[in-house]
Amino acid sequence: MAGVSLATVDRVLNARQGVRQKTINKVQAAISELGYVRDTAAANLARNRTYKFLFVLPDWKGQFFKELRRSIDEVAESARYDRTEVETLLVPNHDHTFLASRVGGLTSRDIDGVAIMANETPVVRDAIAGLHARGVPVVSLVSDQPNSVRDHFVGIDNTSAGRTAGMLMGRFLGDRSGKVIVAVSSKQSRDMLERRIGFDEILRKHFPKIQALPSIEGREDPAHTEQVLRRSLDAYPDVVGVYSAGASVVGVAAAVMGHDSPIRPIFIDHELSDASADFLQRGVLDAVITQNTGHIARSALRVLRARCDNTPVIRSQEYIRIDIVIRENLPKQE
Amino acid sequence: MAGVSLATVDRVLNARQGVRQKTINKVQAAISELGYVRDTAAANLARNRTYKFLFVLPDWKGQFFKELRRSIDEVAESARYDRTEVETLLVPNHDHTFLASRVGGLTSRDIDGVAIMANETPVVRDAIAGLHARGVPVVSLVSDQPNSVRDHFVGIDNTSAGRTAGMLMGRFLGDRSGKVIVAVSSKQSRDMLERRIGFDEILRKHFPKIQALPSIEGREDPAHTEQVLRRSLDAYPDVVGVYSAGASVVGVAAAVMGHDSPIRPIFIDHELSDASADFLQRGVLDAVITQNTGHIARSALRVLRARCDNTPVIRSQEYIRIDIVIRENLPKQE
DNA sequence: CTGAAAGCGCTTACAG
DNA sequence: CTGAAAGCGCTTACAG
Repeated sequence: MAGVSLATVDRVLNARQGVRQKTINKVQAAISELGYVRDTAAANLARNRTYKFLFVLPDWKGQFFKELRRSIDEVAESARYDRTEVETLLVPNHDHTFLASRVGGLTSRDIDGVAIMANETPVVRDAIAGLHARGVPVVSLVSDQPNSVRDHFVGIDNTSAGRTAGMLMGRFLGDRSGKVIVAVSSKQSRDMLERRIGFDEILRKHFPKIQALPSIEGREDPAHTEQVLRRSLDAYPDVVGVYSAGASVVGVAAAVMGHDSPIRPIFIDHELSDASADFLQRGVLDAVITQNTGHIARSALRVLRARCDNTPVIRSQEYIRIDIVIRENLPKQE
Repeated sequence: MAGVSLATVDRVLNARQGVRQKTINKVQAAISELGYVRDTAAANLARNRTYKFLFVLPDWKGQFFKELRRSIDEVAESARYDRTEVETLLVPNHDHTFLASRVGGLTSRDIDGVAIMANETPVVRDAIAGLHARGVPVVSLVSDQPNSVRDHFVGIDNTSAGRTAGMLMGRFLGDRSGKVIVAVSSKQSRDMLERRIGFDEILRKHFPKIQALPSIEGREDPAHTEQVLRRSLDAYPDVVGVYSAGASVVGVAAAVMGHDSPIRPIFIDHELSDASADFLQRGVLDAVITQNTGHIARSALRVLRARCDNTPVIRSQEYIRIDIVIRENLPKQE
């Protein structure tokens, strides 16, 4: 229709150099007249393009990580049918040197994109900067790296998540007043800090009769978590609520169930898992604030892919929602 | 590797007739040894296969439908790059004869799959049966057609959604007792009935001090909804809550805001929209139970596609969650 | 029961 | 600056 060869159409489509403006115009006129849309599958086939992405995750044993890794494995499996290979690298607990040595040196010849979940440290930031400098797209996963040059963050706004927890805590307590125990895995973690900030903000503003206690650390260890929680429950007789912003749900639940009090405290947790679903069912846990791991894994892949292909990202599709789960809206089938 | 031609490999891959068992074995041995996965994109290209799907929706003007239609349009747009064409047919308000005449006669030569959203009636059921008989996959959307031969339902369990609303209503009311107004668009609608059943069940079981009034009908008309709601609010001085299981949020909110009462009633609504998000922001509305229209549209397409290709559906990916939205976890960007 | 050849819509050297 | 031809991984008639 434009009176040119396929090769020239290809040049125009891909905005390659060396085509006369007049020819470009002819081709583009034909394109819009025909309503032509290029078949990306055929294009990828001809290019013989394959994608290779790396997911870097901490080597944690929590339930949420099991879920996240399962979702990533699922995504990796279905990606195989789409000319893309997904590898996962588990970083030994907080060993950022390991991360830097294994990831920091990758170039665009080794890998087409990296998704990183790690606490924000200078070492991680440098690794991301290195990847970026060598043209490798990087997305941060679950925990943001706001001060790095990552291309995109796949996860929730933890301050809002904390606010959500605070509002539910306040409303579920109704007229009751007293203290709320706040448990985190580590006080260093940015995610925990942000959740805590949001939580406190809502209590201060809307529920001044409720007092949140200083955070206690569970150190990602169920037994230790249970122990420090028991101690806290014993120390304050007027505890009316427990907010676990990331501590082991099994440990916290054990302490709550083992504690003898006239009215069970309202218990709110983060990250839905088999364990927390069970506690919701049994009425030990009142609400879970969570994020969908399947959505996170798929979104990370779509964003990395879009960066490689230089195609736009649909923002609304990649927005990760803050999910509220109570017993009544617990997902039925899994 | 198997010592056969491409054509024979193709026969084995697609389980076509006329290959000796011995040859099949050789090919399959090679496949598993090589870890071969077929490139579906190349296969579709060679087949020159395109897909044509039809979305049938009621011609309603509610905010939720605007959202749903926007999501379907988005999906249709991105489907164009994937050799699939998506058309939308709007059925004039409850005109099931129109639906039957336009959809009932389609065959697998006309269309590769149909997604239907409609109230459950014999006419609709017959149309679905006809499509099914002629080999056209059908999914029901948002409103289920449990007594039809639809292949799949894309949407939430409305009884659980009603239970979720009931639990939030009860908990948000704390110790307050009194009456709750329940507003629906129509008492005929199965979705509304199911929500009501779930809502009542939870109140009866956990909050006996709260009494839900008989449903009032808003007829999908904001002005009429506001009017009947005002009447109800005036009639019962001890109203402590309003549950809108599908009535116009604008109408209900207008009545609630216009009513003079010492304590504002707890107001819970279904289906997030720009309007309900605004009411949440302003503190008029306390919670919205909703379902993600983007997920619904994409899921419908994936399921129809899987039916055509005879590939399995990943259940967990297609599960539509019952979302709870309060002011604090309202999606930020759109 | 099996294979050779053409073709799906694109891209990539290469030639001019 | 432009085009002819080969090729990406598969499927589809057709021939034997």
